[in-house]
Amino acid sequence: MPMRLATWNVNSLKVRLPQLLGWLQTNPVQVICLQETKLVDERFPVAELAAAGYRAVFAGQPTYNGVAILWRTDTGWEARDVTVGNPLFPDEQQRLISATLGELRVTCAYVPNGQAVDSDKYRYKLRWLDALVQWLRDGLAAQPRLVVAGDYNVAPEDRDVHDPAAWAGQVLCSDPERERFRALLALGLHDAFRMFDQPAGSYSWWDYRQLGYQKNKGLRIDHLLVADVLAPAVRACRIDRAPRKLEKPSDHAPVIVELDG
DNA sequence: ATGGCAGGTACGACCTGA
Repeated sequence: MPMRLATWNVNSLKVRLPQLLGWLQTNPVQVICLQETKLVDERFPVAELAAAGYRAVFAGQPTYNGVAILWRTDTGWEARDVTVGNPLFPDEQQRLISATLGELRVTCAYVPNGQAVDSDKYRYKLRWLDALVQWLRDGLAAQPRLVVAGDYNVAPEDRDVHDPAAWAGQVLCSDPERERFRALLALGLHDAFRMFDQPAGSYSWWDYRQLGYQKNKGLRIDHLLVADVLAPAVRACRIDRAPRKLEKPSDHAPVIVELDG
């Protein structure tokens, strides 16, 4: 039976919970990774999600960041080997959580934004990505059935950018960031979205300002990377723009991958 | 060249995001 896994930067789970619950009703994915929950763990909506048929593991902090992995209760899965953060990169910012669900190892990542090339935040982003590559290399060897889902804050190629000339060298598009993304692929991970023909102008994020969505001035920065051993099972991958059209949307759209088995 | 929109914190701006 097909299995669906999604990733969505919700930009505040408190604000977006009704939209998430609505989306899960029409898109009953087995697993969804969330970023930018912006909730301390005490406020995580465990009961509301349970009522909607989902369980969750999560790692939050006040105001910023925060990640979670949700899975359908009717799968019968228990989350195993839950890991918060990267043991190779001690970090107060809650940007990474991993769990084994059924036969799948799932990592949910909220990669730092980087703010501006040559800023401290940018250097932190590159170090963070270097450490992720290093950690996933070992992780893949131990648990090859890996999916790394999240907001990478990297547009891997110019075709992932609405205006490549304007964005050239800027944060999210700079060569050092793209090199790190390619280093992830070189571990034996595949960008599920690019395993298929896709429409030109496919993006997962649009600026709230200047009618960014209406003009499709976007970037594709949310990705689902699947390991070599899983790649033959990938049936489809798409971005769902529907939630971006709602009132008070997240600036990101969910990305969904469908796997056999 | 700049700011524009949104969320959080906390009630007045400021930080961060992408």
